[in-house]
Amino acid sequence: MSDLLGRLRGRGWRMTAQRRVVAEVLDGEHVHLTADEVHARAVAKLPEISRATVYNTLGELVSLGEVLEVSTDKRAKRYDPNAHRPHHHLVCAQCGAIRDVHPTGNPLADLPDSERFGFTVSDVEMTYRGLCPNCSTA
Amino acid sequence: MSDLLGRLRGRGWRMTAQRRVVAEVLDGEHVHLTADEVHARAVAKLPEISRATVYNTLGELVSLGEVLEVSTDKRAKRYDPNAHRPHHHLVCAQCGAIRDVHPTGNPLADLPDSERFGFTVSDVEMTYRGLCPNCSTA
DNA sequence: GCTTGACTTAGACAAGGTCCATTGTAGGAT
DNA sequence: ATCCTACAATGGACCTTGTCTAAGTCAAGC
Repeated sequence: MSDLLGRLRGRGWRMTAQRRVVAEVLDGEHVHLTADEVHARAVAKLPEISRATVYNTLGELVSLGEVLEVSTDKRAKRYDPNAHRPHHHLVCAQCGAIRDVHPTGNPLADLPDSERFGFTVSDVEMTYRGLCPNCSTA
Repeated sequence: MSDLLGRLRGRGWRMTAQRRVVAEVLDGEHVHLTADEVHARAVAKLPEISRATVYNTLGELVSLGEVLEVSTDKRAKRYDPNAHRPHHHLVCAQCGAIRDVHPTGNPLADLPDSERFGFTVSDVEMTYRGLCPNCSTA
């Protein structure tokens, strides 16, 4: 994650304790925290950090392309630090567990011109749904 | 849409002016209204209808499988009456316009076992993003 | 045309998120 | 090393979306 911090500094990001903590919290694979979860973990490391700062920082990370906003859950947005390898998501319909997945195939090519309605299509987002091992045995 | 009303009555739904109005508002192709938009249009036809009733009715339509909940936009849920032909969505990243689309191919088959993490996968939801004709010329 | 249980209503409430005026501080200039 | 200042953080008000509840209303069977 020091990578991320370096990259950010390179882009003229002003480095503060708060921003560092938010970036640290978002480290890892299969990490998909809500803003509130990020805030809770950030508070553990830096008790004075405010909710607004967490929201601001997350928003900045998203617009810098370092973090993805995911909305698999229909309530809160989730933040996914794995922005540099394109991927999709697999979500447990019951408990909400999320995995990053990499389907084969090229879904963009699967949308015929006749179904594009004149749009310039640039991206697809796929959300697989099912039951995770835990929830399917229960 | 009289179809829908008939089907609902057949399932023991008590028919009220409010429910009829909500069902009417949701008629059509490429319709993806938020709950508030549904409410606004319903009020135009039946001024006394309350927000809670619209939410209740939408929720019932969803659990009866007559209407789909879509969350292409990261804010409010949208309601899609086209529940009987499976389809995906194409969204304008700028103005939010939504079209129903039918890609070829079978995305479920594109998720290898090694990427399933033991889940029982049952469904995929695809959201294509791009710019609509209007927004891409601007 | 009565009855009754399902439906509707208004408004309070909750969660997630945004905004803003004020205070604090990173990092360049001296 | 210290000072400055533009940018960042704070906390609290506020907004939007959605849910809940208690009381009143009404569709539909008798």
